[in-house]
Amino acid sequence: MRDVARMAGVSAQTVSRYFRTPDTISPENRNRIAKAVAETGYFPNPAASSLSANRTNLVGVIVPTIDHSIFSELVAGLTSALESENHMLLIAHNGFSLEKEQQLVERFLAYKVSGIALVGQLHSEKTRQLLVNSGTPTVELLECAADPIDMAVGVSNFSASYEVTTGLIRRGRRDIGFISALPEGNDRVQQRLAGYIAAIRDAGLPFSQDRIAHADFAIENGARAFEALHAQVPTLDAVVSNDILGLGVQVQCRRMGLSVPGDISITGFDNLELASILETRLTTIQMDSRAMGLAAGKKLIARQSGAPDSAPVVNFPYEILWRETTP
Amino acid sequence: MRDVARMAGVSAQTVSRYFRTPDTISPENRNRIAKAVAETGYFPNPAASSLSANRTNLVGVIVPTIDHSIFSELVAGLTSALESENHMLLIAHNGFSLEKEQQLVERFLAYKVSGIALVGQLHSEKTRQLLVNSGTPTVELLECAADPIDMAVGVSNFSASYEVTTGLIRRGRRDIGFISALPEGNDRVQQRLAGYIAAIRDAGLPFSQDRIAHADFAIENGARAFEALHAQVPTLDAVVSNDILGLGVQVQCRRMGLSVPGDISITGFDNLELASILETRLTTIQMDSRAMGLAAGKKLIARQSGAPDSAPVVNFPYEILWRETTP
DNA sequence: TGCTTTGAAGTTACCGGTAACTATTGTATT
DNA sequence: AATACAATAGTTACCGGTAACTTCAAAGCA
Repeated sequence: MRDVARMAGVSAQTVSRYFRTPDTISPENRNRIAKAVAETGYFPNPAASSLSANRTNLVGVIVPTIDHSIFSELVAGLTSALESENHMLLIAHNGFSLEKEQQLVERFLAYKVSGIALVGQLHSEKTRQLLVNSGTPTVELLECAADPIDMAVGVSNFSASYEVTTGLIRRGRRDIGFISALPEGNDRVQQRLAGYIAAIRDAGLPFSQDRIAHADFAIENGARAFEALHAQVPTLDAVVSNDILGLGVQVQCRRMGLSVPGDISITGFDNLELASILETRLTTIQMDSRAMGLAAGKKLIARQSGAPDSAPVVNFPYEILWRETTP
Repeated sequence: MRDVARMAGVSAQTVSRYFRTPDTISPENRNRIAKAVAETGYFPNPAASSLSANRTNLVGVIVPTIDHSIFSELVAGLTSALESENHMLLIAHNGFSLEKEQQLVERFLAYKVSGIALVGQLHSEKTRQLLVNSGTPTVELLECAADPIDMAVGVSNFSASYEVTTGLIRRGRRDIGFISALPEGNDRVQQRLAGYIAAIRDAGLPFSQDRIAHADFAIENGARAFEALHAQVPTLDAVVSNDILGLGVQVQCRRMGLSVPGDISITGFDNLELASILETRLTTIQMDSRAMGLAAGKKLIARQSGAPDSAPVVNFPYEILWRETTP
């Protein structure tokens, strides 16, 4: 920076102003500095900036796993929102462990990130405290049921699940199972399960724990989970699930000679492209992960000015796409 | 840090040593400092560290798009390798633009990242220069045909493609088409195309540009591309592609009443789970993206000691899984 | 015993920016 | 004309660590 300053015949501070508040320096100096910067290929050292100004242009995101399209779309949306603002994204994964999440939050805070994005609203108490006390802008993603730590951008998994279950009942289904990801540390799944149970109860239909199964994300796991469920409750006529596991259910029905949606109706969640490649396209719930990531990034940037967010909770819409796996 | 030092009754430098070279301080001081650190919840400021020591524990990765499972698995592998070494991952996407990639490399270098991971070996000349001149450990991923900038961890897309095409020929196919992603800025696709062409030429089979199509990643795009290809060359009896587009080809064959593999054989690439959900499972080429990301992360860490890598190019194995879409 | 070596800790200066303050000039206001 | 004020640029000190150097005591060795 001193080189650039000397070259342009100004002080270092003026060069600093050129980058941070260009409209507070005279046009002549602006041009001179611009020329010097172009010649030298100078780029301010973010570490020095950060140390001196006690602020960074880093945003941290913690996702359960990176290699799942829902989360990677969130991340894609975030980077898109941040790159235009000259921010960079630090990424980490916690494998659905709230303890790991807490450690990562601590590290992010040590980095003095200017924003943190988390998935879900279920966190350790310490995590909440750390974030609230640090005053770091925080956004929780994909769910918006509880009080946010700071801001939240998500959908109501409860009502989506309630609504799709009720839809199945209205379509004549009377014995509905539920297959989804493992519920530990995953409030989206917990909310969906709660929504399913509420709908079943409200309709006065049979409910039992052995109509419920959880499995890791993989098509084949969905197949196995349904096989087990069907063995326990042969009267099952529908399954509420997500796209990956639901596709497995569909595959398993084919193997077992059960007709879909005749014998078994299936609903998914996420509207992945693979939900509609079989002739019998999976009924699913669509939400726009990428748009949520984008919105979250914008909210984090906006909060940096220090102003409180006027709408800290954004309840994103979802849409139930009734297709061929339901009557 | 000064607080911790005072609390433990030592100098700040000793606290610094506690974190960086714990075995150079006495056990008593080590314990005292450990206690003080635990009490205060102190964590060294990475920005100050970086500024002073001219080194960071940041690694940058640039992928074409984040929301594609191949790339997100790479990223997952990278984070796994880095987190154990207390490094953090900066992520950015370039949308297959080499110019964008260059800008991102410039930014990463400004951050003084301790390592950079890129996809492919095709980069702008300036990008190469920047990386070589900066001396930053760099690893190129998913391809290892050319001289690496520094290190490379990938597969030979050329020979994988040559081999699968030759396999189709050996199985009696005589008019083979090629459908893949857009080749601009994507050397993996270019290598696969070259491998396909070489195999066709070596076998003396018909070759023409209108047997080749490129499309963005999406199942439906694969379907449309095949529709167009088949209209141009009705004698086509096989298509070399990737899993996403290949699945689209398969879907389109069903729509057009063409039997697979009877009328049309199809091969994919990547062995995504969705390649095996249809009754007719897609023949595909399997490689382990996550393992490559992991290996790349380890190599970057190892290079930080300054020692040159003894095996800068790692040619990962791949496996052709001959399944039901080929005879 | 005197000299060198080694290990552990402290001192000092500096990394490269920016906040806060001061200085200077030109313009608006009374 | 005198004062207030805004716009612009410069000066100084500091952010929180660490490299390089220095100090000191204990151990090794002739």
